[in-house]
Amino acid sequence: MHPSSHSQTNSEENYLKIIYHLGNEGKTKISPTAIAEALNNNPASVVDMLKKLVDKKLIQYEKSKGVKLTAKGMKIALLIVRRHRLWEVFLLEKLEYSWDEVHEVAEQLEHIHHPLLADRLDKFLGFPQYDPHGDPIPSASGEMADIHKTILSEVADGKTCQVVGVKDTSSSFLQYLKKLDIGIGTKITLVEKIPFDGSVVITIKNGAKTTVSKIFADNLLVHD
Amino acid sequence: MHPSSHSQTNSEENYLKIIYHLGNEGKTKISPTAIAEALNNNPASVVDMLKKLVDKKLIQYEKSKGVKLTAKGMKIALLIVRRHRLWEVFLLEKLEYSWDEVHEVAEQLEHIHHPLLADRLDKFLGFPQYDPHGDPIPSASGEMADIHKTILSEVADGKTCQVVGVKDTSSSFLQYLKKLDIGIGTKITLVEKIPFDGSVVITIKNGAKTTVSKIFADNLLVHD
DNA sequence: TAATTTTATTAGTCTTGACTAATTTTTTAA
DNA sequence: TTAAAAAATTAGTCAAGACTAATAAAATTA
Repeated sequence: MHPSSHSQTNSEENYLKIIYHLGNEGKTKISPTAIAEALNNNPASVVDMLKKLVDKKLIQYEKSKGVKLTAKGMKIALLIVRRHRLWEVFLLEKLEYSWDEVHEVAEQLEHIHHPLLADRLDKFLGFPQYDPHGDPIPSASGEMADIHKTILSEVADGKTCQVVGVKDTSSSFLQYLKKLDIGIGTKITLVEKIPFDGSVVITIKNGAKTTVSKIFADNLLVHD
Repeated sequence: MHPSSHSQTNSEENYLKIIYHLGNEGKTKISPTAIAEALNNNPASVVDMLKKLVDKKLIQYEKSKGVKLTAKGMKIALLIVRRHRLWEVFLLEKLEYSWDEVHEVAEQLEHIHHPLLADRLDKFLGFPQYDPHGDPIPSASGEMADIHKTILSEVADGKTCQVVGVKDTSSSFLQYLKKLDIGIGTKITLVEKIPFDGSVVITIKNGAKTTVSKIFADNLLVHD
């Protein structure tokens, strides 16, 4: 491929992604050491790669002044995040993977390159807004839905919210969710909170009232 | 990962795959030069890699005596072929890719590693027997359906066959197929062949009779 | 069978992206 | 504000997997 090609190696993509995640969606400067820790790499290796990414105009970086993404780098980082999250939805919804398994496979799938792939997958999945961890999926143009992600126990009485993910991924919690017929996108109305122990009375999909514990409500991610 | 791990690099996997394909499903010995040509690599690079694969007990290889897969190498090669063909089916059937686009993306997807992935994808796709080019998909245990792949023009009069792929992948041919409502798995009965120009009278899905040209019939892959 | 051509192999080099060790710069604390 | 600690950088090394050039072995043909 031509040297001025826009394509990145897996390693470069992982650096861009981590700079995005660590740096407040790529807007704030971060240190080489932070990157090294996040990637489980040596700081010296990181400095080498940063130079390469500067050459490619994907990051801004001055010695001992920290790193942040350029507009070009941001675009690529968002595409990788998009691919990652779309694949997570695919694995969970279509291939019956569980919440805690999807990340590891998506780490590989996010590096598959093909101009049509992300958009076709997006369409196939019905243009999901959030991934299984409740994080928003960037659109093809790099826009993201606002996050109002919170936990069920913080929702106001009478409000209806939608499940976007879980904090606890233990199989006992996931099985309990299954039993209650709660999945991604399930609508839950918070009827009232019991002051005594923080238990929460809810209705699931406008069905009958159910009571769940505070521990439960602390581990269910929702947005309004 | 532990050095005695069973996992292969992408490059190693590509070598195993090519040794499988060139060597009569991996059973016959092939030369380093043949591999070099197929991978668009230098023969010297091939010899290096062959040594590595011998160390890993994935191939049999003696100097100037040719290469073939060991049982262990065969197992891995079949898994890669399985993954490749399953992803091709996915891309064609679920993501609306066309016959000629699927291969390139599947070349990347076949290298995604996860113990559950191939089997879950297989299940999701309904355990397809053939990929979009009419080639059989190895089962989880490495078995493959028999191939009786042929072209429509060679089917005997009166026989019913099933479309498994195309030879020509030009968009004009693919569009014509779409117009005739012919896709993978479509049942076609060969009514008669016209001696004059080799045109073929068929019924599609037991519908009305249609006549197609010899050129058409030479490019449609079917099996009985 | 000897000469020629083709194929295979070895030796040495290059790039990528890691690493360690040594050094310099920056930050923090005395 | 200087000493110590932490962070960043440089220099040099390594493994993987490609390459070229040179050589050896095998196959072909005169």
